[in-house]
Amino acid sequence: MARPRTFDEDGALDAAMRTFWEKGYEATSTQDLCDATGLGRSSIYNTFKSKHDLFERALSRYIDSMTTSQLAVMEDTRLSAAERLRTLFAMVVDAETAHRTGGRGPGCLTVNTTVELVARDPQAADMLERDTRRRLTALRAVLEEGQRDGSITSPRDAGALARFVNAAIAGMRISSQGGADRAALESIADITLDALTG
Amino acid sequence: MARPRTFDEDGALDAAMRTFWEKGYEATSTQDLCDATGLGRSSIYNTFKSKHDLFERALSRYIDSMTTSQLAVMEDTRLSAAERLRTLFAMVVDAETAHRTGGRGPGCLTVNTTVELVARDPQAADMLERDTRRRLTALRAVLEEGQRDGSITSPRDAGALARFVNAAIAGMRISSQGGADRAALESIADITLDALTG
DNA sequence: TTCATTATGGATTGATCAGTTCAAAACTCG
DNA sequence: CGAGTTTTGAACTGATCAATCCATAATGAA
Repeated sequence: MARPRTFDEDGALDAAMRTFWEKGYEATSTQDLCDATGLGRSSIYNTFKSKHDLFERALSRYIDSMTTSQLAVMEDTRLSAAERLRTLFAMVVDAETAHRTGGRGPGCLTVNTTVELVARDPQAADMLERDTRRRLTALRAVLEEGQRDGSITSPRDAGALARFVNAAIAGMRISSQGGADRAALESIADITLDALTG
Repeated sequence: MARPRTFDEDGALDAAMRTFWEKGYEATSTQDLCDATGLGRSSIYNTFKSKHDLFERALSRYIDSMTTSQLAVMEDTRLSAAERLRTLFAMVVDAETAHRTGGRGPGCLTVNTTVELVARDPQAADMLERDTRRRLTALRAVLEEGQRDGSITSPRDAGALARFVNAAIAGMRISSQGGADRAALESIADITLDALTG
């Protein structure tokens, strides 16, 4: 019936996501998005309503893939609660040290967007808030389970421990952007676990 | 010899700092800076070489005032090491909850700049790196002292503990921007101290 | 007062911004 | 093949960006 697309929408979304991730929303121009995706402006604006719409979809994709893989670990019943958290931290350390070109990496798009946009972009704030709730809920469940099975010895409220773990992960990501190397991140993770098991 | 200035340079710097703090570097236009300082473009460009130069001076001012007041606490010999850290965390909680208008606050300019600019602004990266070193050095000294006086019971390397505390503070600031309230931040601080004293 | 010097406001620069328009190209279906 | 529909590339739009220019105002020193 009509001319078909010659590009993969998900591929374009991935390329856009990486660009927003590396440069941030404001610093990414539509030309940058054309370059990164290999598409012309018409194709981008024909497929996505606007730069902001494209950003929302890229952020959604990032959040989905990130949180999905993290929740999978949290719900892995083969491991004790403490082991799951250890695995979660290892994933964070790996992610932070993997994406590095040269000295530093781009950190985490969720954290970056919280800093850059949460105060003046209601849609982004909403997505981030929903994701935070989801992550905190899963963390709390794991921590409660750990308190029952004895692998988490801290008597603190599991909800408070969940917020602590979530903050620790964000702190590791900021530290990574600030130049901390793998060993430094690993020791931060170890000490974070001390608070739960020590 | 010549016409004198009718404005206070430090006041202008403060106003610019607040604007960069709230909106970030990229999202702050030179017009925003004129509005915030009450100055005309000519006065700004006559006093500061460029938007970037003004930003550097604003960031330097922020770092100076922030780190100076924090180091003062760290070196307060009237308090035990653990008490100093408790005070430090209280300062962070207060700062995060004080600057709030409505729901969220602007976080911390140091963390915000790390996220936004450290990857592509060598001068900013340099200032932040220097500040991080200074803060880590002071933290390590406090933690070593605590290990000697017994108020810090963790046997971990003091340098690693310093990086952990630094990451925890950054994590609290991100959590605050993400919507965490005062009680949540306080409990994160408490649990962070568990890792050092538990 | 007069001269030298700096501060200031407003107009202006060229570049870049996000987004639109339009004609030509490319495809499907009849 | 040809009608109908969508994609695509390139030119283009008005707005805004950081930064400059210039004429005028305001000051201190002589």
